[in-house]
Amino acid sequence: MTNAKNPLAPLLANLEVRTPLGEEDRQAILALPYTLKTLEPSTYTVREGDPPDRCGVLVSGFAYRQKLTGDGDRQIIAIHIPGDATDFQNSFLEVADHSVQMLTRGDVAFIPRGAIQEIVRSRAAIAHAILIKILVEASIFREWVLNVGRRNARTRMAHVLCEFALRLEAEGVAGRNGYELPMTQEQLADALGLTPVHVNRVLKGLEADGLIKRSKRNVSFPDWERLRQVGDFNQRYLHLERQSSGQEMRIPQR
Amino acid sequence: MTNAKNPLAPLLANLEVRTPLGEEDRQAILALPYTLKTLEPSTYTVREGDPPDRCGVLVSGFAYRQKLTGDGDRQIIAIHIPGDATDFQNSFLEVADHSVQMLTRGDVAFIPRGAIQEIVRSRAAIAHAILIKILVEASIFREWVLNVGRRNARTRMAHVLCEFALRLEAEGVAGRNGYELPMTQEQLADALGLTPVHVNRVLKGLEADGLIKRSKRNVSFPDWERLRQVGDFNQRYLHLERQSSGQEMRIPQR
DNA sequence: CGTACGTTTGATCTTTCTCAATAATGGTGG
DNA sequence: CCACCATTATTGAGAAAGATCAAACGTACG
Repeated sequence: MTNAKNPLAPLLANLEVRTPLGEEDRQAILALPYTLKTLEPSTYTVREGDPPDRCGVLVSGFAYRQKLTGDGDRQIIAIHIPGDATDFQNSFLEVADHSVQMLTRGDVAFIPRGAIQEIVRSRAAIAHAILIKILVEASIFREWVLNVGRRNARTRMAHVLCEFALRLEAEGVAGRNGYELPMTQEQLADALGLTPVHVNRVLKGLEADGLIKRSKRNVSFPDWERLRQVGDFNQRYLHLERQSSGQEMRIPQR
Repeated sequence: MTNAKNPLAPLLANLEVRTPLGEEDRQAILALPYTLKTLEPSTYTVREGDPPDRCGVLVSGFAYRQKLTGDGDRQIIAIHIPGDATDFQNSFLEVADHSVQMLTRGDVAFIPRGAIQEIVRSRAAIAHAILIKILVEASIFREWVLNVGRRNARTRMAHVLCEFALRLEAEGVAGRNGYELPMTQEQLADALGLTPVHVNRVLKGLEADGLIKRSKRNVSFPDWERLRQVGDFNQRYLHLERQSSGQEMRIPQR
């Protein structure tokens, strides 16, 4: 594998979590043009209102999507982990409707918008893989609407902790034992629609009940199953099973 | 226009709001196979957990997406208006991660999953139009996360009232003067992450302040601009401007 | 004209927010 | 390595938005 160091390898791995690709398609992805940049925390990848001309791919590090209310209150809409592309939407829409910022320091490969459009046009399997990625992201948004709209603070928190665990696991970065969570309690609050003070209390509560352990930014889960229950977490919305290529017949159900 | 009565005409109009199509593509859409059914309120179009095999198109009537918590609390994730397709996601994912139900009585044209996949494969412009639709829907989900996560009850309510107005207007069904809102206060509550009681109070508050007028299910807006402000509403996320085809060069910005 | 569903209202309770202060922690320059 | 500064985390006390409970009131329609 001469590709081990290709900065786009994480993107390829990311897409192949759900939609395995053929060798030609894999090479096509790894051959995409890009500009690599190391970005500091809170640097913008996309800014709301900008006409987007490129798509960022997280080679390393974490990022988040956010929107602001008129009063300046922030809501974090999604967290992105290494391998995620942050701007597929922006490769097809005319204006960014929200911003993406780095959560940690990290390397981002910027692929020109035109190159994304071109590969989608010329390679059906890749178009399909990207579409699936977009649809799964939308599914996560839906779950977040539910999470923020209908669950209490403790459940909400447990739920996102579970979500991150499974997403990191799928990416092979970490797992449901625990991981390094690179978010401040304030950021967590903005992701959950809570205040930092309350996030702190909820975290302490979960810890007191033996559902999580914390040291610095590291969280671990002594009893995954119980956490899953407390978080009302069902992984279906992550669509982690392999998706059919869309070319093949579905097996008739009975 | 011999197509005036084609049940798929609303779908075509819906897609062409953002992505005008050529004559061949238009005919291809109108020629899609479908089964037409009249559904009563609360009938399911898709059910969470089902392996989806078709895509519903609202010919007339309204529908909503919903998810439930483990406790049975409901969150409405989106409202769909005539012309909307309710299941593009399901044409590409293996399992429905949420349910769609009729809000009102209405006619739904069910298009087989395979036909959607086929038209997307064979007609680039249609694939593009559907992709844009999917992306705009995702954008609306993001706005809802913000709405439910960071805005107070009154602002939340005003915001969705504005959103519906503009979406109905784009579809040519109604406008920002007012419209028939076919939702009970309980459904509104489930869409906003509130209780029905509080929704009632918020509505009365908005009415008392002259921001809305109500009679039965009809709402009208005596002062759109003020409602817009109260609702912290900025239509950018609806992406109502025409989208470029993705084939053409973007005009350089300055 | 009675039943079911939706709306409205009042009274009270809870979760979460706000405000304010104190304690850790991490990184920096010397 | 140490003192210092800026974040971030933690804690307490009081306030508020919205939830809950309970009941009455409308209205559509069979």
